[in-house]
Amino acid sequence: MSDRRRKIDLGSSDDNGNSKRNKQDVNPWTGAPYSQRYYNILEKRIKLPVYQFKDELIAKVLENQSIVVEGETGSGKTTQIPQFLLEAGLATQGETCVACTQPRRVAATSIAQRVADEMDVQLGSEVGYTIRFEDVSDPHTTVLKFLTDGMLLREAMHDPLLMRYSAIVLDECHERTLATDVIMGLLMEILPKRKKGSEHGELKVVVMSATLDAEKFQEYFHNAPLLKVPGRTFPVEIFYTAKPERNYVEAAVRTTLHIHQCEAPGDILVFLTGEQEIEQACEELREKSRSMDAELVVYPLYSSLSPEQQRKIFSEAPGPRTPGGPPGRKVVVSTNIAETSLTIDGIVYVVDPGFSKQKVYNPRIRVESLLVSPISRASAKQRSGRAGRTRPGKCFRLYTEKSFHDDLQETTYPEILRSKMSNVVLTLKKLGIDDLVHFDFLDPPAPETLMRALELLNYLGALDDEGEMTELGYQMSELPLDPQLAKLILVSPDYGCSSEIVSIVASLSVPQIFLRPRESAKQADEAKAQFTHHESDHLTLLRAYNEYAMIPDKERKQWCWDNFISERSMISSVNVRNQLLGIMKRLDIQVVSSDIKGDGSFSSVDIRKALTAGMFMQVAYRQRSGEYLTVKDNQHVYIHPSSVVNNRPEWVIFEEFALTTKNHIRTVTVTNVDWLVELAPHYFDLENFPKCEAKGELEKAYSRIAQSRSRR
DNA sequence: GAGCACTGC
Repeated sequence: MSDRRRKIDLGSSDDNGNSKRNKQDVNPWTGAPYSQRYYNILEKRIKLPVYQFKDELIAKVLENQSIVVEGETGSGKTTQIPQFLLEAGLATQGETCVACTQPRRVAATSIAQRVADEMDVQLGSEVGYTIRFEDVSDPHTTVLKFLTDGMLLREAMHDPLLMRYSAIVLDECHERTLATDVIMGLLMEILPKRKKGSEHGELKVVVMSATLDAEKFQEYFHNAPLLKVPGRTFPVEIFYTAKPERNYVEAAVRTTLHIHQCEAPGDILVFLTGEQEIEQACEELREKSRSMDAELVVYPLYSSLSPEQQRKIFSEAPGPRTPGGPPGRKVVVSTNIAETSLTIDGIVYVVDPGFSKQKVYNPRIRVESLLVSPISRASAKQRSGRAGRTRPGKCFRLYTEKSFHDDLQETTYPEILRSKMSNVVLTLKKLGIDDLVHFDFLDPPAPETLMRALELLNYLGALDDEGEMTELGYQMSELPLDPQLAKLILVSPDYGCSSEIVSIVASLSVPQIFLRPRESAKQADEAKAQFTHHESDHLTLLRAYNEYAMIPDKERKQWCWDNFISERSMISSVNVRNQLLGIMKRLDIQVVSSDIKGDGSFSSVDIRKALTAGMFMQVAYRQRSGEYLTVKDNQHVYIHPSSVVNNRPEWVIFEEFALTTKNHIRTVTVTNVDWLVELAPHYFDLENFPKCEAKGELEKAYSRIAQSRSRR
C-alpha cells in the first residue's frame, strides 16, 4: 500500500500538514510561489474529514473509470475532491480539464471562488465557473471548472462526447435533478466510447451523493467502487408526536411556541409548504408570542420574497426585553428553500410537519401541477440536519415514529418521474439518442410520458413521422425554452413580429412580473390596469415590458415599485431576451417588429396569430352552457380570475393549466376558429377528433375556407 | 374571483 501511495501522492504538503519550504512551494499551475494565505487555508483543509481519504480516492480514480463517493455534510468533498483529481494528473492545461457540476448557480459560483482561493489562483483563470449568462473560465488556462448541471447538458449538445473534459464530478446526485439524471444517462452512452486507451482518451466520472442512494449509483455505473467519507455535524435529538396531527399548521405554531417557552436559547426553523401558509403561521406566532416574557422575532422565507427580505433571516436574535430578562429568540418559517438552497447557521431547533409542495405530472391530461405531499425519509433527515450545524440540536417531527417508518417513502421521487419530457426528449434527440425506449435512465420515465413528448414534438414539427429530428427541431433545441415557446419564436418572423414575441417569451420565462401583495391588492390591480390589453394577457405583459424597456436605467427601480412590478423579474427578462436574440442571430432568424412608429405600439392581430401558430395545442372553447372545455382533451377549465380577458370569448389559447381549487387556465389570449384551422390543420384534423361542440365550429370554419377558396 | 414548492438552460 505504502509503495503505491508514494508513487501517486503528488501532495504539496507532508502528512502532518507541515508545509516544507522546498521546490513544492511553487504553485504548479502558475509557477509562482504560494502566498501566506495559501498555507493558512491549507492548515484548515488538512483537517477536513475527506483529506484522510485523499490517497485512497486518487488510487481508486486511477484504477477505475467511475467511482461513487458517499459523503455527508461537512465532509469537505465538494471543495477537495475536484482538487484531488488535479493532483492525480487528470487535467492538462490548454487541452482537457476537470468539471464539477452543481444543481444551483450560487453553489457553482461560490464554490469556484472558494477553490480558487484554496489553490492560490485567480478565479476565471486556472479555476473558473460557467452558469447561464456568465462564463468565468478560459479554455487556455482553466483546469477546474464548476458549472450547473443544466449548463453541462447544454455544452454536451455541441460536444457530444464531452471531449473538453478528462473527468466529471457530479455533485449532489442524491437530489436527482432532471439535468443530473439526463447527464447520467448520457454518460452511460459516452463512457464506453471513452475508455482508457480509446481514440478519444479516457473520461473519468466521480458520482457524489449524500448517503442513501450510493448503492443504486454503484450498480448503475457498472459496479463502481464506493468511497465513504464521514461528515462533521453535531448530534440532533429527534422527537415524534404520540398521535397524528390533524392540522399541521396549527401544530407547527403550537410546537414553536412551546420551544420558545421551554427550551434553552437557540433559533428555530419551521418548514411549511407555501407562501400563504407561511404568512398565516407568522401572523399567529407574532400574535401569540406578544405577551410572552421573551421576545420572538418571526421571519418568513420563500423564493418570491425580495433579496432584502430574504437577507433579514440572517439577523441576530433579539436580546432580553428588559435588562436581566430572558433573551429573545429568532424563528424562520420557510418553504423547502431552507432544506437545500439556503443554509441558516445557528439553528438549534427544527419543526418538521412532514409536508412539501411537489410537482406532479399527469400524462393523460398533459398537465403538470403542484400538490402538497408527504416528504420522504431522506428529506426528513435533511431537515433535521439543519439543527446540528453549529452545535447539538433538536428536531420536532409532527408525525408519529410509526408513520416515519411505515408511511414515508425512503427517498423523494426523482424529478424525471414527475415532469413533462418534451424538453428532455428534444435535447436527447439533438444529442443523437434515437432509441429513447432503450435509453439507460437510472429511473426510466413512464412510456406514456415519453409518448406524449414525442407526440407533442411531432405536432410542433420538431420531429417527423419517423421520429427523426427536422431542421425546425434542430433550431428549437438551440433555444433554452420549452418546445412550444421555441416554436413560437421560430414562426414569429412569418407574422412580422418576432421582436414582440421575443419580449413576450422572455416575460413568460421569468417568475411572475405583476405583483399583488395582499395588503395592497387594490392598488396593484389599478397599476396593472394601465397595461391591460383586453384581448390578451400576453399583450398585457408585452405592454409592461415595452414601457419598462423605454425608461432610463436609473428610473427603473422606482417605476417598478410604483407599478407593482417585480424588478427582479424584469431584470432577468431583459437578460433572457438578450440571450434569445443572440441565439436567433446565430440561427439566422429575422428580428422584425410590427412597431412601425417606434413608440412601443404593436399589431395585436399579427401577434395573436403568431401566438396561435405556436400554441395551437393549448386551446379552450366556450360551450353553449358557458363552460370552457380544452380542445381534444375535453377538460373543464376556468379562465383564471387574474386574467385580463374577462368578456368570455369563444376561443382562447392559454399558457398554463393550473390545478388548484378549480382547473384554471392562466395567461390567455383571444383567438378565433379560422386562424386555428388555417394555422394548424394537421392538429385540427377532424377525422381523429372527439365529438364535441368545438368540432362543429371547426367543421364550419373548414367549409367557410373551402368556399372562399373556390370563389377566388 | 385568486393561493406559483424549488431549480435550471
